[in-house]
Amino acid sequence: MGALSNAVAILRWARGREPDFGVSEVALGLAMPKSTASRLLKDMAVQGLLERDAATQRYRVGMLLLELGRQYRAGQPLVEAADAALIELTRRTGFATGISLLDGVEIVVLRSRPGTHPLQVVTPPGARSPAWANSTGRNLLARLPDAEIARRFSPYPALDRPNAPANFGQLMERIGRARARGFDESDDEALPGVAAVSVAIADPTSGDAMSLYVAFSGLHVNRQRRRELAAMLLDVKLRLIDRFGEETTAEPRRAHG
Amino acid sequence: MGALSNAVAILRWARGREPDFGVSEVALGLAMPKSTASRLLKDMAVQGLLERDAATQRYRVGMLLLELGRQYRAGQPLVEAADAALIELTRRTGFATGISLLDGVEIVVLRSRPGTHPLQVVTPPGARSPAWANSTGRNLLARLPDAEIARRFSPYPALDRPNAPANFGQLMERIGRARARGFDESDDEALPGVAAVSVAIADPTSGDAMSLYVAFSGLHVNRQRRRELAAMLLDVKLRLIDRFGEETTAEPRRAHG
DNA sequence: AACGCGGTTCCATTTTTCGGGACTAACCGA
DNA sequence: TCGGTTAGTCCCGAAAAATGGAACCGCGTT
Repeated sequence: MGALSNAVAILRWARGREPDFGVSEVALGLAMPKSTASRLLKDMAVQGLLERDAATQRYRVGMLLLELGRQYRAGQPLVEAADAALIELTRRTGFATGISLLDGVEIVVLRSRPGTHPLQVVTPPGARSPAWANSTGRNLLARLPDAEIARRFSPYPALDRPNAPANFGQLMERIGRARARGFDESDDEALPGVAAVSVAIADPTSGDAMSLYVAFSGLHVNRQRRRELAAMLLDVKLRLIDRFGEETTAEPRRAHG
Repeated sequence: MGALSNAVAILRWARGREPDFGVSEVALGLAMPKSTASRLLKDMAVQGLLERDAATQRYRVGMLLLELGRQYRAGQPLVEAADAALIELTRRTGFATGISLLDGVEIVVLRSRPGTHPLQVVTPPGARSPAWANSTGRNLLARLPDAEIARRFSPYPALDRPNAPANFGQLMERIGRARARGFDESDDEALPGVAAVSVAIADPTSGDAMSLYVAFSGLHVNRQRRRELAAMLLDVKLRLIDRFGEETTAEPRRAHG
């Protein structure tokens, strides 16, 4: 307990839910006395973590969090350089590009921009997606030792998308291909109709890995063009490695001893 | 005091500063005992508000905040519709577009995307900028009663940018023009070399105002083209009003009594 | 007018938080 | 190798804040 942990519990609960919520909803959702929820939500709003719609009396995430969210990994040289290269790639090709990170068995979008070709879905920074049903995610998983991958995927999560790997064997097969080729592609997996190619790269000092992707409509981009895009991404990666150094071992956490 | 308000104080302090920070830095910056800072930072990291670089032992904003930041005003129909219209505008014209909000005498970017024309600066969501030195900001200020504007701008903030209004009189003159024309433009004001046109629109139910902008290089876009862009923005606004209704009175906060 | 619903306030009790100071680890220059 | 400095952690009694059950409020409904 403690006010801080309760506040964070509220934030976590709110994440991914409907964008606004009331006192009772929170109290019910977190099995918390109404009085506690009321007081805490009010405090959080006073502090700026939340704001309150004057009309509906409902709470929503506050502007402070928008500002802080933007700071996440901002200023890391590799991130900024990669992002700049991807913006340039979008300019040249017209396709949507972005950077995403691995978190458990999901990926989180760090940076993104829409392309000029019509692509229905815009995946904004902060959005989550299943890592196993995503070229981006598999690329990041590919950097982990097999044992670690196995650990994360037991049990194997259910996801009703025909093109996504449906079991651990299929996933490892896709990961194997990604390891062999240095990039991965996906088509109509987690996001219907959306296809992507991506490469993974890691900061040699911190070891943090990220995946750079190009996304497009699966219907309008042929095999040949996808290969070209993969080549461009690999080129971006090479130039980044040239500038920032390569990361050899794929240790996500510090090596001990 | 209380853990929550201290935690938020740390977040506010961190906002806009260097992306990572240590215990002593925070303790010094917030005049807080080292022990409190140490304990609190650790707690915040455990909760996920912050994360800690294993190598440098320094703290930085956590992924949770990235995810929450994205939720800010997400799902509000007017915001999403406006953003979609602006993405389309970027597709058609190649210029950077975005949405920003007024906060005191500053604006905060809510949504943005780079254009395909080279424009040096990308102003990402969450970024702040002086409202008075910005077409976007003046448009939003223009919606307030003059008395409220006067209150916010006494004293008039210093800003060393030649093209920005240098005193309250100049600001009101620019705001007057914005009110008359229904849009505003800026060129080489807060952001060197960057020019923009923008229109303001408000949600008729909540009264929240936002400004839609198109940004471009001041050197490469002539007067005529700027007028065309302004017309396009006004058209977007009209279509949004058509769909969501107009907001007549410009009351940002609740009217009392 | 009674009821349900969402929200707030009160206040005694319990639980955290607070923070000075001692402590440890790493680093640096002599 | 030593002393000094800097960064961060830990301990623990005192003090302050969080908690939550119950009463209460206002509103729209039955």
